[in-house]
Amino acid sequence: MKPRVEQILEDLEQATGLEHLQIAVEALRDHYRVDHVVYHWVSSSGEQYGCGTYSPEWAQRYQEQEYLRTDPVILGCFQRFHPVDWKMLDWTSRAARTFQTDALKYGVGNQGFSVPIRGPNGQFALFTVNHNCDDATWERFTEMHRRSIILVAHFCNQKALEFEPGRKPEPAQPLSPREVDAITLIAMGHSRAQVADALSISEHTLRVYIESARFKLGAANTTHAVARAISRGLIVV
Amino acid sequence: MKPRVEQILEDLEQATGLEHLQIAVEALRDHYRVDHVVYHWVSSSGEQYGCGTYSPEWAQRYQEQEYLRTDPVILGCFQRFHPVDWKMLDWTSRAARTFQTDALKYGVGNQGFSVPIRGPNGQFALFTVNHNCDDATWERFTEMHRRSIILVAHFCNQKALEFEPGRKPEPAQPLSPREVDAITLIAMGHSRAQVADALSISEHTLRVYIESARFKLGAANTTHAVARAISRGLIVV
DNA sequence: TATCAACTCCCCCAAAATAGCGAGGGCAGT
DNA sequence: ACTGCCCTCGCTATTTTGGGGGAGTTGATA
Repeated sequence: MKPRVEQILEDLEQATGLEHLQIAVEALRDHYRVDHVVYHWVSSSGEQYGCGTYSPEWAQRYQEQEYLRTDPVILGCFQRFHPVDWKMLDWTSRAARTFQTDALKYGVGNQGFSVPIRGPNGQFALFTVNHNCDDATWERFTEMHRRSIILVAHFCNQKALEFEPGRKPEPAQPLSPREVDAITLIAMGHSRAQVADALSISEHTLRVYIESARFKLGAANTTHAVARAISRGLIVV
Repeated sequence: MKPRVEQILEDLEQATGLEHLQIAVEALRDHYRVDHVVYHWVSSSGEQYGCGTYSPEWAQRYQEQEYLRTDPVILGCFQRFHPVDWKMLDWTSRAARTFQTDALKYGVGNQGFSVPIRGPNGQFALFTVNHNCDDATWERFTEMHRRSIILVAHFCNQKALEFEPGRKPEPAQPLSPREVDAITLIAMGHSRAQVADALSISEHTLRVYIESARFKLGAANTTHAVARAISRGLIVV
């Protein structure tokens, strides 16, 4: 007999639309016997998509309160490579705690395990399994299912991207080497004069690079360009 | 009886140094019965680390020729989310084909399957299984082992990072909610006037936030502060 | 050979950001 | 009650950026 997860993955393999992802997360919730399973995707351009078993009220609340910018799970996973237990995250800030109490009120469990997944242009997805139980129970659960959750996370992400229409808008126009140099040094806090000096070019030439990078990145100003370049992984600071 | 991969993963779990990674890739090669298994890591600052079963001659050649900038596997995976069969890559450019013929001469197989893995600050790792066989055989192989390879790739990466010295995450001093708002909107490309308007505060108050954020982040100017805030995952753009 | 992308340099001027002084009220922890 | 942090507001002068022109050299690719 085939394990349940295998079956879910195979069904997902056949999926033809985002609605199947919703079916999959629900099936996964039942399989893992947890309160919630959620897939959440954020592109560098700000678009996002989520599907999961949280109540519509919580989803709406999340949107309204712009919890995306507060949520310690998002912020914490954003800095990590690897799957993380929610207990490992930083819940000490005030914003985090108000978020936490609010979440609990809306039926979000106290335990969670989230898998961050990153794409080539700063796309960022999060696959979360959430439950309400004590630490020991959760420890046993994660120990047992961690590996399958990681796999499932990647499959969900793969499928979500296949169906996502916003996949082609700007096919990651790369920056030229000089543009990368310029934007990188600017991002490190130097002024145009300093950067021009460091690169041994005239300040005007430097400006041309910054402008062309800004154009390629669809940025309104230098700061915006730096933000986008970092988000998309085009430069490293 | 435990599957071989499980055993390898468990051994890797106990690993205490990079040498265990080398042992693991060799064990994986034997398990999968393929010609090569390679793990390769590139940081944004240009450092890189690799371990695998390619011949030392090929590794040296790769370095000397700076194939990192030519290798269609690297270039292709850099733009993708998901594991990819080498056949899916673009081998049409002249540089790619010279690379290919050169690789074959050094014992690299014609078939390959690579898993890209990305980190929060532009870190990029590649886990590759390589073999010499016909398309049908390879098709069957990837079909059978794809999932376990993905898992193994992530475990190898996790371990590699644990042993990597340059991994001290700065104790990011958190920003206040208003500072987060301010820096976020600035990072989105708005001018101070626009942001002040959006937050319904005077432009001067906004400036205070930006300055205090800049101070907390140890940034020389606004752009630098935005760059740091994004790199440290304090804001989401 | 033609074309295109990248790289380099120059002018001027308006707009925006930064630096330097301030000030006061609210809220939480000690 | 005190201390520290967060939020809010004002002014002036200087520095830095941004937008508008234009022009010439490479090197790779078609």
